[in-house]
Amino acid sequence: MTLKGSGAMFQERSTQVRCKLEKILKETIKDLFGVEIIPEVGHPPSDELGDYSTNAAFLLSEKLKKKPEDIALKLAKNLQGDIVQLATTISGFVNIKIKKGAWIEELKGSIHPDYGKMDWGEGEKVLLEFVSANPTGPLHVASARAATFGDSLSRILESQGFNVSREYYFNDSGSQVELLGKSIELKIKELNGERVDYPPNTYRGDYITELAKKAMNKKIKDYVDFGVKEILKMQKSTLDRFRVNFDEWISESELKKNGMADKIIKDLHELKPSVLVKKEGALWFTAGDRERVFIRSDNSYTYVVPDIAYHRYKFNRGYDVLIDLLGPDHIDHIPELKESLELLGYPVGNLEVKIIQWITLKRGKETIKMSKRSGEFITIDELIKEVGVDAARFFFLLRKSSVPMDFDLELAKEQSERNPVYYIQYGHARISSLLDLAKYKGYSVNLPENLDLLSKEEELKLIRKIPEFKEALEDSAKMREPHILAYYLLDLSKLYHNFYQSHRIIGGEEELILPRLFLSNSVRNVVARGLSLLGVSAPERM
RNA sequence: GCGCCUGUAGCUCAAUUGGAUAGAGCAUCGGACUUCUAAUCCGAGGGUUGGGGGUUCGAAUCCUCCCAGGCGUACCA
Repeated sequence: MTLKGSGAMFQERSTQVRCKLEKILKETIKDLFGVEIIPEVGHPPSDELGDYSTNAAFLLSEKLKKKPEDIALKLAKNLQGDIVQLATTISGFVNIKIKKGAWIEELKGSIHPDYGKMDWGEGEKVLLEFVSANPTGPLHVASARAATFGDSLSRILESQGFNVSREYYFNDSGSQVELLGKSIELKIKELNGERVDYPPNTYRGDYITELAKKAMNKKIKDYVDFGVKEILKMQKSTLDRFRVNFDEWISESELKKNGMADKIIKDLHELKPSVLVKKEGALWFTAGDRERVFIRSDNSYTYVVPDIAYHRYKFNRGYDVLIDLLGPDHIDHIPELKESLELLGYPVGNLEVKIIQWITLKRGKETIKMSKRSGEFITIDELIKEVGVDAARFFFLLRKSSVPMDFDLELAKEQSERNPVYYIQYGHARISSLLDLAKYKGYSVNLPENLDLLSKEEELKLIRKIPEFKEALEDSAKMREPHILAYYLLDLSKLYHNFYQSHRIIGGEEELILPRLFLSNSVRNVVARGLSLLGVSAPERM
């Protein structure tokens, strides 16, 4: 795996405080015990115990053949440095309290418009493929989850210095699009007054009627080509409204036309003839106890072959990391995809496949069964109309990708004001309005001299939480999980609301006005930055 | 049958990928605005992490066996 930024390179760490602490720990351990380890730094379960904690003593106890408690005690006693205020131990854990001054230093950069931007991605080229729906109809809500996830993840990775390209692969050949063409053709006949019988698999729905009318006006002959182009245009504009953009749109039929699929079979055959077996008129790919058809008896390719070709094309364009966001219906093809690429000599370890689980759509207790062919499905456009882009996107982002989720439309509609996204946005609007008033009264919201006057519990909590933005971003990027950032923003907002409610800012203690305004400005900036990375708006007023 | 995913408070979900006393929101109950946005805040109750066994300093997390649900298991994509 090419997970940059993990491991011993402290300079890549997010915050100065964390970076320094890890260095101090490593050096102290080396001095005391003569051992070099990479201590894990985390947070204690409660703020009162300290800002950071480490399990170094447990890691050392086996090597040193000593009790963790004793090691921890010795480590804590000798832990010094310009940022460490106090180190204590509880049953083998070392808890470290950081000096307030170090946090304040950390805080100073937090009103920068690019706050949180880091470069540990080192320009690594990442190709993120997602949505990749069939061009046979409007995008439905299952794609909305993947769209949100992929788009937000791209933004997050870019903020950490990765060079991300977003790709949409569409299947414009084969039986599905043939059916689309057929559906349009039949609809035209019907519009012309002919009696038609629709075969069971043809597509219905209003969009077919619209396409048929348009095709009639333009006197179109090639319904498949026309239909695919029109539907891609539709999907693109839907995604645009959902604030999701792609850099490249890759056509399956183009790959085939260029001979890329043929070359896969040819190369596999040359490299390892035994994996391709002719049986019952078809060509099978065999590996272990799995067998899957690659070429049907009518000489056409199954889905996997052009997909392998596509992935080879990805590698050949020089990407370091390939991330696929797939629906659970694609799980079965992953082994063939990876094995083929491996045989062809590509570093499959750099291919990360993430499954974005389905959503079950509900209205109250009733489950909505979705079927494209019947035309009964909820589209992203309908979702935007009913729930709104911000609420819908945030709803998806609150869940990690591997878990199937229920999406209750009724709840989302009814309680849209209670959707946590409004909690965060409200905080942002609240601060915006506060800062407006401050400016009107002539107060500066920039860096004041006396930040260290901030000493109330609610203030200190914010001072420590704001720099954690960098850690949340870093974790989000490494784990490929945007929900980590979403949860961070919720936590930060909660702390701010709490602070705001407990202390009066303008009109409060005179010497605290400027520091508190700065603190508020920081939160506003971090929230705005965070929301924009999630593709959610940060309103000034609500 | 086989493969993958899931099971955490009444509900919807977290838990820094093996860390400490498992946390939020919603719902319930009780409180807080003459003052910067009450779409807010504070407090209370709520748990054998589906169940058993194992691995170790330490398990919601890893292994194993059951139970329950979802998806896949096509010469569809």
